[in-house]
Amino acid sequence: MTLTKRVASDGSVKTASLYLQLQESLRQQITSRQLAPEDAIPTERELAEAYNVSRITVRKAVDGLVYEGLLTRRQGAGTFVATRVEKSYSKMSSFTEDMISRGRVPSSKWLSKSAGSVNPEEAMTMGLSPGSLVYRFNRMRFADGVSMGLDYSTVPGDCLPSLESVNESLYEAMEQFGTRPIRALQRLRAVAFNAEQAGLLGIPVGSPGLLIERRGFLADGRPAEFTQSYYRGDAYDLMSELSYNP
Amino acid sequence: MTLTKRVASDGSVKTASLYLQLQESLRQQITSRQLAPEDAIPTERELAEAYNVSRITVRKAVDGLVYEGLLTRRQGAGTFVATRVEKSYSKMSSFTEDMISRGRVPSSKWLSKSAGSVNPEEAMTMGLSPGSLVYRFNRMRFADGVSMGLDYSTVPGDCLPSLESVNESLYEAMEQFGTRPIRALQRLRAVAFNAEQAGLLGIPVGSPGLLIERRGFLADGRPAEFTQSYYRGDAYDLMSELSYNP
DNA sequence: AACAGGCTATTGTTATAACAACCGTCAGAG
DNA sequence: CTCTGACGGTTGTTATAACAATAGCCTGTT
Repeated sequence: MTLTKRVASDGSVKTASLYLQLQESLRQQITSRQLAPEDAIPTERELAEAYNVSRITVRKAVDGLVYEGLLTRRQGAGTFVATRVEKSYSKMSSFTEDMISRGRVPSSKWLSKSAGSVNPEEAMTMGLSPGSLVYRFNRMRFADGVSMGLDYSTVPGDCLPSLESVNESLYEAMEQFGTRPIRALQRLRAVAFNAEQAGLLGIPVGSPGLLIERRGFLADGRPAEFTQSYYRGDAYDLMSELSYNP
Repeated sequence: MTLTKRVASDGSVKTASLYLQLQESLRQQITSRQLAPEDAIPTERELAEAYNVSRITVRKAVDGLVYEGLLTRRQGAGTFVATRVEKSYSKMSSFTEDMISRGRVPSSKWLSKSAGSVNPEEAMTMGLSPGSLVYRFNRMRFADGVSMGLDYSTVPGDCLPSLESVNESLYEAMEQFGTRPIRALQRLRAVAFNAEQAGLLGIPVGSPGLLIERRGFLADGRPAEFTQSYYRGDAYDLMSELSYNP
């Protein structure tokens, strides 16, 4: 198996560096589960021979995957596929996008769609005038057919053409209307599911849930969304990466 | 100016690698503002000559600082001190730092400190060999005198000089020892407090809690910390900012 | 005065090499 | 049967080296 090193005569098309190609090859093997969590990957010497590169090139490629959290190294023992890795939490995605990136099959069920006037809490949170038109969307979320949570979204009336413009996905409709939020503030805390919610989700009343309140904004700073998502504590978790800046 | 390479006869005290010493020297110059934001640092060749090491050693040291966000490189132009990074949720801070930034008065109570052998789950999570020495620190957290949560931390034995080196703050002790994690993967989910935990916190059994599992890493990728923090759902929340990258 | 090209200096990539430090396994001794 | 030590294999560190790719500055020409 060889990596390629090809530059077009006019220089307009370039092949990635050897170490980047090797990195991508390994990444594919990890994400497609050819290499399972906790498996040892081939040794540096074996990879160097297999791909016909030097050990230093292999190390540079593996360095990158270690940094991404996909691999973990132990001096003297080997290099192993890291246990479960999820996408970075700070990427702003919809439930659907989130589940797909986790290799799950997402689906949703509309609980209700309605138009009405903003309530005082929403008005404060979203910076709207009292009496403003808002659309409300309540959904139940599933992954692989199993209930995951409940979403209650409120969108200002001027961010959607109509209630009917939203079919499968709120973010898709907003994307088409040019009002998909590009920035959000999010607040997370643990809550207990009440009787109504627990009934919908098929879990005991009082079960722990993760409440994620999201306030989405347009590029010009206008609020475009307020969503409260309640996720089952036993079925949903968030991954994130932090860094220390002294 | 030379870096030292010194090993005690009994092997118990080791000098850091050349690249780590150079890294620390540069880090000090940056954080003490001897090198100001947007300044170019000496070239790789100049640093190699000044510290009497090879260019590859310089590159490895600078790699780490680039990764930490302290330096930024531009091919053909040079290496520059990065401008300050905005504070956000993704900033990796201790409970104390977090509370202070929220205008609260933090305090902690040690529940236990102990040394022992890593258990199988910790071994896998932290990439340690079975039987490795680890230090465990269990704490209860307060803000303004009110219980907020419980922390259970495990640190590899080689990341601290001793159990007694930790007084008020684990991160402070690690900072002094040069092993404070600079990057972390974090996983959040909602759980119910069990009887023991609820008793400690003075809340009803089964109350919802936010579990934050944090795996901290050193610049060279070695795991340095595994912490499970349980925060009361009614007293603690996390804020974050997301962005949408199409 | 502006633009283009050349040259020098910088970082990026890739190679070979040697040795240190750590890990795991196996064999031998008690 | 258990423990210890040796050995082979792994990753980590450091070095020298050559060339590619990018950036910036300076000089010459228009």
